[in-house]
Amino acid sequence: MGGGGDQGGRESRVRVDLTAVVIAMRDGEPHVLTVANDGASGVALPFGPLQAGHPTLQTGLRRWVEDLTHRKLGYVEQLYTFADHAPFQPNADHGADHQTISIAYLALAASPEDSATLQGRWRRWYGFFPWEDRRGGGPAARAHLLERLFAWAEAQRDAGDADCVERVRLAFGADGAAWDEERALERYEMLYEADLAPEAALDLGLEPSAAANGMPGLPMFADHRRILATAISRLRAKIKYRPVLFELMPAAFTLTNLQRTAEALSGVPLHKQNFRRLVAQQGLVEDTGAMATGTGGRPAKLVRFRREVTVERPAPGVRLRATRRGSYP
Amino acid sequence: MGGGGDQGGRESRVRVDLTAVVIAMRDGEPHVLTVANDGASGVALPFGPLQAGHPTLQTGLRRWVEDLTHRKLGYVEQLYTFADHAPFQPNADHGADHQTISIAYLALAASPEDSATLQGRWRRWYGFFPWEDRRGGGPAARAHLLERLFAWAEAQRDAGDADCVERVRLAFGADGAAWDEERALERYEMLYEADLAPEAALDLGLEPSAAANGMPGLPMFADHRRILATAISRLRAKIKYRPVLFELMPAAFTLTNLQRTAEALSGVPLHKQNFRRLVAQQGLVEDTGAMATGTGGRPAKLVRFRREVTVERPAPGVRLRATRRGSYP
DNA sequence: TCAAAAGTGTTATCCTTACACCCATGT
DNA sequence: ACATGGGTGTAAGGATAACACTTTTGA
Repeated sequence: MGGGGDQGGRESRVRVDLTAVVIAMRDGEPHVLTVANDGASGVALPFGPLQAGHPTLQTGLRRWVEDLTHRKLGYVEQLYTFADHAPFQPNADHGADHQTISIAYLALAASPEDSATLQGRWRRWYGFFPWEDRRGGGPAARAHLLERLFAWAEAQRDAGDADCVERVRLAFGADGAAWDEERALERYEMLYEADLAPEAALDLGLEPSAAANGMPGLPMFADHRRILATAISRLRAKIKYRPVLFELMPAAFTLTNLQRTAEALSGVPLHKQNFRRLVAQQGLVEDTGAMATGTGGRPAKLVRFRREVTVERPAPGVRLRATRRGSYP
Repeated sequence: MGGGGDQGGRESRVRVDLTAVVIAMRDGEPHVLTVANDGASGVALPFGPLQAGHPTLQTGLRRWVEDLTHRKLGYVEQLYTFADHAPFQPNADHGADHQTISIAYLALAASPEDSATLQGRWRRWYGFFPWEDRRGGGPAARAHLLERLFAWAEAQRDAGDADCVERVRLAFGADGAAWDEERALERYEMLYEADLAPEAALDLGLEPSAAANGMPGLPMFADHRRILATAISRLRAKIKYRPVLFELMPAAFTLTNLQRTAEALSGVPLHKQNFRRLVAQQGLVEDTGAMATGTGGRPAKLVRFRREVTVERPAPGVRLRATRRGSYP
């Protein structure tokens, strides 16, 4: 065989891993499934060597994660295939002729109520990316982060990268620039570049405790935080044009529930009336007849997802748009 | 190590291939780089075993393809990672314990004027997907294709898949439904399911000559046509929100050139005035001062891409919208 | 002089955004 | 009564889609 030739180099052993980003809502917050890891950097995403015996990668991953979580997965999508995280990663398992490739998948699960039989642990995703949550307002810690980032960017500019300061400004919505919630991956990569992610410091050979000092967000094993950032970016983009949001909802929910979920995932506050109109207009939900019992005010209608829209409409999603002025009224 | 456990099965040898979809414009038509293949099904995309020795997959692929084409690549993006194409693929190289994984990349190259030193051959991409070109109008062959597709879909419906006919209608824009040029992959997969792609017939063990009889579009080696369909879908989506179109243009071009390129890639005719306004409004191009010499009518201004927009704007692209009424005036 | 392509001005329509307001329930 | 959250109507603004029209060259 051999149609195209080589990529210039000698052949080598390749290890192929599957890595899963499993997302579910708990208490109105997005959570990600993590597992304990023997290595130094505690928290990891579920991962393991690729196994044969499944017709496709996707079905293999689905079965594996369903075994892990003991619940049906609603939605599975391939995220990205990562090779070595960085050229200078001195990990023992990543020797010169033993490259590791990880094929990462995003999976959405319905809200887990009991985590009794679960292997692993659900963790709030904003624990890993506190700067990605722009609902609350509190720009206290954010100011500190931006200060350090701009210090790095100015050093880069002086070292020849003219646009670096501007790129930081745009990516982080600083100084009048608009915040784009979909650029979560870009932001993480900038922080990594600026040595503001402990993983980067670890890769450079520093001690974990020293490295994590003052760094924003919990670190993860290897490049798992980058994979999670990829998942967040993808999911935030996807809910706008595909009805994946409903894979994270219970069978019946109120419109406010739905809005809170969309807000929690995208990390920005949404405009109530417009959100409702868009959902109604697109025919994404239908009444169940039941009402939500006392949540503090007037009882809300319980609605359910209209499965038919998956066939009907070409690209139905929750087109969310952040309100310009601050957070909740 | 070992965080997540296995996916249930025994370990096996895995072969990892890189596959490249290299796109360039020639004579106003999008072309893809192909190589001759020793196997039965002639045409293939450039592919080869993954080699170690590059810091990232992306840089490795870039260097490899640049060697192959003898020109600089403008844009490289990972497309998807494919495992076995179908469960019933009886290919000799795909034994039970020798799975092949191919990581596919999309690359854009500037227009090649001389193909002298080239290893491989440029082929018009609509040769592989004639139904994806909706510029010309001529719905003659399309009607025949739709007829066969609907016959299959109705059989599926009778076999229990209730929505199948409706899915075909929506995917192919038949019977009043809107044509969505981005759904090229979905369309190819439907044709494959319906045994209207020769590859599907080959997988089932039929003879190539018999299989290709009356099938639309040139077949390709293994699942390469699926990979190309993935690339087309991705590229058609991308040009709307990222300025990748300009990677395929020469240094100076006219606005009509640009529009013809956008139309050729997306396969639909565009509205001239609105296209121009959008390009101008977003500041994507600037005058060079020179004029295009006689192309049959009034000479057009030559413009060039404003590289600055890559930094300036968060998501600049050519938002194209098909005109409702037919093709060119 | 005519065909062909470049380039401009203007209007109707839709979608988005935001405002203000009313409804129903628990305390 | 009033606080809290659910739910609706409507006007201002901007972006889009389409129209008709003028300009400049080559044959």
